[in-house]
Amino acid sequence: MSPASSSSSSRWCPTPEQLMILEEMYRSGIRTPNASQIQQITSHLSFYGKIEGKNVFYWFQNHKARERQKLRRKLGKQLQLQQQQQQQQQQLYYPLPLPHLFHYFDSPAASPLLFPQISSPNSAKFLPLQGGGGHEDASAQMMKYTWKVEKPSENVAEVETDNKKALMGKMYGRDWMMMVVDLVSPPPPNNNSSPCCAAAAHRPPLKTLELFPITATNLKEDNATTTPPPPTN
Amino acid sequence: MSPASSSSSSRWCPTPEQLMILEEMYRSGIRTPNASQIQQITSHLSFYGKIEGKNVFYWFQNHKARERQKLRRKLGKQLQLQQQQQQQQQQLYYPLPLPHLFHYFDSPAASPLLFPQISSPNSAKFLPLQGGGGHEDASAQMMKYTWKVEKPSENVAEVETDNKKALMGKMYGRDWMMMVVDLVSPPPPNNNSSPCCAAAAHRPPLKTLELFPITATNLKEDNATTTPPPPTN
DNA sequence: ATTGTATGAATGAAGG
DNA sequence: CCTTCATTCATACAAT
Repeated sequence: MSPASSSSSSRWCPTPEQLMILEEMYRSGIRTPNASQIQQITSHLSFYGKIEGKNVFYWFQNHKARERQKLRRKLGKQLQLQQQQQQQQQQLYYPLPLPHLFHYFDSPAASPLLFPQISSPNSAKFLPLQGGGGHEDASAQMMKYTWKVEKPSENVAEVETDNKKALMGKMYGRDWMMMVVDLVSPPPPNNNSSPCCAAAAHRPPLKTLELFPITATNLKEDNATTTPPPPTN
Repeated sequence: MSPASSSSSSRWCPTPEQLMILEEMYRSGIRTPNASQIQQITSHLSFYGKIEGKNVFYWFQNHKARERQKLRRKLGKQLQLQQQQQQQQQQLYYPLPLPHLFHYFDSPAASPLLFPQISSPNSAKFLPLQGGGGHEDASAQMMKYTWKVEKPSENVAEVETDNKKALMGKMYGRDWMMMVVDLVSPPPPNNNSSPCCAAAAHRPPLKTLELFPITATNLKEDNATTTPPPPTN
């Protein structure tokens, strides 16, 4: 794309203050700010440095995604462990997965020890993927949905997939606005011209900004894919 | 971000065996393993030392990127040279190529030889393709309108950037699994406790195993949380 | 010690 | 939202 033009530093990078505010907002429950929210956030943050709406947008997008994936990873691991244990018990019945594959191992040491972890009951965990069950193209990437471990035929269920989502209630636009307001007062329009991430900043004397009237609140009503909109409220 | 190095022990560093396996996998065509692949790779590699999913993930990410960038640089240089030569010749006729004509300078230097692997994809591309018509939450929508406009459509080469992408077909999970299986017999669970990069290790006698035939029916189709099942009608 | 390089990790930006 | 790419930061290690 951009041909490494020497002009303006291409990528936005949040100043410490901006980052902090963003994080605080996120913690407060904002996950997917809508247009007006983004705009306000942007204009607020723009006080601490150059920033655009899309930066805010992307930030939330990425932050949310990565937070989630982190969680997923964690859960996935736990799950895996649990499954392992379960499977270990089942190994009584399935001593060796796909014995006919084993002659590929020449070395005596390379036996089941090689795969301490997984070995699904009735399916080869060795070359599953595209093999029998046949799915999973490969365009996917890191921990998808909870490391989605293949469930053979046992119930095992994928409780994890959404319990997390269920856990975090939606509480967006409730009080997030007030925090747009608090949190440090903006320093003089410090236009950091450094390539990226001017790590400057002691924070200037606090000063309370005006509250902007909250109109937007959560009427988002995105009857989109997954996010279950607040039932009644 | 803020948390000063959350992970207690420093960075992960692949043991020689791990690295080797990873590289072998990469060579075999794996570039962007999906969740389950990563999972398995991880659990396999974990035999040779501490390793996490994200390590595998990052490794492939970085390796691919750097390989690419290396290539790019090389090609870029070649291109530059050729362009210069061409321009020198053309200078007879065009004292200075107008900037808006620049994208006409592309020299077909990149040869398909560079990408040996790509196999024939007769694979069906069943895309789940989100069920409904236009929805998408408001924020996203807004984004589209808001800064979708800025599409300056840079010219000035980047020829390599995507022609490569085009060239490389997707051939992932075809035969990568076979290597999960082969490659070295695990040494005693060498738990390297050194801060990072236990460069120790004589590697156990490697041996190349043969490939087992994999019926590589890779259909994507993993319907999980959000992706509504393909309409089927 | 200083500088250069390789690479794990992180994250902004898109694409779809 | 999910995936992928490009860039960048940080650090270990090598070469000087």
